[in-house]
Amino acid sequence: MSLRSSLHDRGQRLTPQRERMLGLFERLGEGRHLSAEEAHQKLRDRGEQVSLATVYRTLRLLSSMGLLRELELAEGGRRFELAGHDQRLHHHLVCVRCGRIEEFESPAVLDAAEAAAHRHGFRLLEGVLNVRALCPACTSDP
Amino acid sequence: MSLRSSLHDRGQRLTPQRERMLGLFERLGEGRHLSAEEAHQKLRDRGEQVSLATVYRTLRLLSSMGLLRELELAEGGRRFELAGHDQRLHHHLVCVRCGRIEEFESPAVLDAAEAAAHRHGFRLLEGVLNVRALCPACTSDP
DNA sequence: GTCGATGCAAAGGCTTTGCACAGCC
DNA sequence: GGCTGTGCAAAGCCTTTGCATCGAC
Repeated sequence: MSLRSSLHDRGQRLTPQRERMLGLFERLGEGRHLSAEEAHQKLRDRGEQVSLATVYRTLRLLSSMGLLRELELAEGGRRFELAGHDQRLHHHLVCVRCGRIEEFESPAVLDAAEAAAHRHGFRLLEGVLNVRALCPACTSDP
Repeated sequence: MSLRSSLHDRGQRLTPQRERMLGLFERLGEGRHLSAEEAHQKLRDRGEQVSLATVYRTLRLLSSMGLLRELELAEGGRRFELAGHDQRLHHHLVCVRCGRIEEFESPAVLDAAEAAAHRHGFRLLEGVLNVRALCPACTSDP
């Protein structure tokens, strides 16, 4: 289930740009969250040319393929992370002030959210919650 | 603790526009969530003139005063709701497909989130979580 | 009368899109 | 070689801002 075959199944092509994009996230590992602009810059830093428009297009493509996951935060724009193959459940503590994102696992949060969703007939997506908070640095800072 | 005195404490003035904005949300009650554009349109429907720029400025002002609360969702742009005086804790099930928002209360979710935040030194904000999900209608729909 | 608030229009981010060319299969 | 993908620049959305005027206090 390589990138090439995944693309092929959808009638789409493997291009250097797509490889570079996915490679970027894989190199960073699972705990990192990048905006389109940051991804573009990081590729550029490595001398890998991908236009910003293509970065946007590819982020969307890889997300729709389930290889990346989009964090739905209003603060600091959209961010993307590698969608771990093991589907390990994790949540995000998002500092609304500096944008720092810390991951945590908490079956209790998920269970509670799932129960609530079920009561209302909703179906939970992907089990990733974003919890708005202030990080230690921003808490102490005025 | 009227709007007038709250504003006065901050050295700011009570204007018809600000009264209209807060009045709009109070009339709708606590379970409603409006975008800037929607708020502008609803005022317009009542013949209450407030420019869109002022709608944006006032939404920000009332939020900073704690009278409104901003929902931090990426989908469908920013939305605002009345911040209940009783500070009753509630969370949102947000349908990522149609934008429908359902409220629910769940001390368990909050407790679990709070515990996780504490472990990481974060301070939870306002205790409102937004849970991304699919509503019943969008679940059954292809 | 003063100083903050409003309205308008212009400017600003971020993201998407149209089009011609490039390059994967 | 056909047809998808890319790059570029332009267009789009949503939101903020500069500036002259208005009006709350």
